[in-house]
Amino acid sequence: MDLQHLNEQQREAALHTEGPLLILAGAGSGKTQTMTHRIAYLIEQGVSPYEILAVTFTNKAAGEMRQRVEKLVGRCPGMWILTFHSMSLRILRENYEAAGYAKNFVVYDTVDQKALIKNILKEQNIDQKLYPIPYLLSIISKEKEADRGPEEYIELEGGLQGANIKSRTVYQVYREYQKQLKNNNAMDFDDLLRNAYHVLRDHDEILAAYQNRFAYIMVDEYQDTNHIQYQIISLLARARQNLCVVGDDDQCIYEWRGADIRNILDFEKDFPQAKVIKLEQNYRSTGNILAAAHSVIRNNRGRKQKKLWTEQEEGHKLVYARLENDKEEAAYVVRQIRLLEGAHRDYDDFAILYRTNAQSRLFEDALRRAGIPYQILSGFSFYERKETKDMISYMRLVVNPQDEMAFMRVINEPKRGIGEKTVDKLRALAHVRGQSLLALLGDEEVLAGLPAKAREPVREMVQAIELCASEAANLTIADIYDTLLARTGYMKALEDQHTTEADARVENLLDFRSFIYDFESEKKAAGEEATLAEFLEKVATDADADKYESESGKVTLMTLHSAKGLEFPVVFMPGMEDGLFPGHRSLDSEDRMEEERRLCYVGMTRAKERLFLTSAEYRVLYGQGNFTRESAFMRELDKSLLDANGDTVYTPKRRAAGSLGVDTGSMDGFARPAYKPYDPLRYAKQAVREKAAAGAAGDDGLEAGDSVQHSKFGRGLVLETDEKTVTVIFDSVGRKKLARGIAQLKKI
DNA sequence: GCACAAGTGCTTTTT
DNA sequence: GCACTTGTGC
Repeated sequence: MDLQHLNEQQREAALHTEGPLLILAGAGSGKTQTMTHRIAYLIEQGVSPYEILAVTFTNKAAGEMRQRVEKLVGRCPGMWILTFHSMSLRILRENYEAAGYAKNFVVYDTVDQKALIKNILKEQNIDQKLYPIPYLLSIISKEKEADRGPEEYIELEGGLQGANIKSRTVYQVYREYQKQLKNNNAMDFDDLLRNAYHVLRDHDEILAAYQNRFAYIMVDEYQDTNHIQYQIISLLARARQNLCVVGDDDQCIYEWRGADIRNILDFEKDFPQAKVIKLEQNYRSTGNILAAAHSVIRNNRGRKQKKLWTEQEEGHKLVYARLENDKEEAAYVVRQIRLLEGAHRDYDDFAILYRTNAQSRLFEDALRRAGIPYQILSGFSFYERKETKDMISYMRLVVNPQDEMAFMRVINEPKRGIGEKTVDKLRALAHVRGQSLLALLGDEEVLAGLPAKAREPVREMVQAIELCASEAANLTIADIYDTLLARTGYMKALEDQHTTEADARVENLLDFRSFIYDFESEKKAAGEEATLAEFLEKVATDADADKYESESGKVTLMTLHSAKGLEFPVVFMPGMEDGLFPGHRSLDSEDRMEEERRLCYVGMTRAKERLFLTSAEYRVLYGQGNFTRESAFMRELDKSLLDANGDTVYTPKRRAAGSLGVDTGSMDGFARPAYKPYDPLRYAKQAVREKAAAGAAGDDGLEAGDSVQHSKFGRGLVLETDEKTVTVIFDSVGRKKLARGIAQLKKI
């Protein structure tokens, strides 16, 4: 392994393979480079990839790391490079019995969690005003992160007798919540970690097997681990002590969701023989940018002493501009982008990093007006869109009929005339009979008890799901999706609306189909079978599927949080105002101020060459205009690093004459992205329509002797047919009996 | 059961 | 200012 181009500390870290190791890696210090080389070095030393476990926080980081390692040493299919959650999921899939779950358990996301709590509050007659759902969920999540179940919780609150009414209610909800999750054969994200931890902790033979396997363990972004994640890692690493954790306490920005900065601060206490290596040379930013970032972060008390340095020159000074109002601020940023773009920069060199998503709008408007292409990263992925979630629920029911949340989500979507009352009745009956809701509605008697107009649509929906379940082995995921979309009436209901909104949803659903199709194609290309269960797993644990890919030729807009790990030549940080950044809820707490300060540090250190900070004297927030005060971080920042020209308020008039230049207008007529005449979704639309038609007609005109093409099995010959089925002998898999109307069979 | 009107309350975001 | 939730009348 060629470690020559690593610096001394990086090399030391890569070579230190035995025993616990803490790498304190400052921003831009070549952390990933060091980690990937370390893994590659291990493999070169004869360690099997199979014995290596590397844990990251996002799927994206995991994917990137694997890619870079494999570039160095070739493909390593047996190596586990994954997120904490997917690792836990994998352990649980391999040991679901030890966890006390049935095989096809599903993962509930936040939306499901909320729905479940809502049901419980209703069932138990608890007032949502007194016990808001987010409040309950945050307690439950915190308890689980601390590895406390409902019993441990109430114990700590003084026991059932001693606890106050509030804690008793929380206990009641928590207990019921866990019970219902279990009944639905479902886990939430916290359960994933906690159950995996328990399986390892309580089953020596299982733990020993993983300990035995993973001779070398690495954890990235260690500063963002929570208690349970720490416990899992401790268990796995206990036997061999070959644990390498990498992180930067200055970049811990997720305390609000359970990250425990003490894990990194106390690593040396937990592992007394630990070696500590600091990576302090920064390869990203100019001297001025680093100095400015440091002048802010040094105000934090609880941090490990380290200071980044660079061999790069000082570079430009930072620019700070205080504008008249928020609109002017956006205009100013756009003007700067134009000016710099005129000086040989591409639009993808620029990033606008703000504190809250709500700030993006003004920038979008200004950029659009200027004809500057941009891409925006909102936290909203297409998995979270209503229509996508609905379809995922249908697919989940195909895999796990016990999934009550999924069922309740779609039983009346599209509208089938099933209301709240009916759902309550059905649930009660299902619980009494110990049946799933789906099985219950397969019962003709139950069906007859429904309101007349609901009967047929519900029957068809149940049939569609059951058909997909029984035929799952013969269908591609896209087939199943199309079938559900067509046979549940979901697509039709949207298409019949003829509103722009409904049309957009249809587009999204077809988009989602392309996504499914891509997933299958990729799997197939890798020579693997793609199952619906696997796909749902991906969907559940991979929330950032459509997140940042640096798109060429576009300015990037995103929150400071999402920017972590990225870098840009030119960074704008607008909204440097008290109450916005730091946020108003942080102003009265020193801990929260420190986290905001770290966020500021993260933002500033994204910049390679130029950094612009701006604020507005007057800003409209929550529909209310207010005069603002400059951010505490601006007050902390070393003023000598600021460009003197920037420290002014630019009114429109002064701007025209000012040193920052005039709008030239030369960028007008900039080509906006044209509408593509080609519709990439054309084929998808057609496929759904065909399935709907097949469902309606029930006859595909196939006869014995016909040659056919199947979407999953390829070419085949029809042996016999009857009303409901077609028996085909395929070149690839031999004889198959397929359901008529849903199997994608084309006569050739 | 459903459509529409009024009311609320608000960072950040991964899995 | 807006999106999402809850309440009201048909």
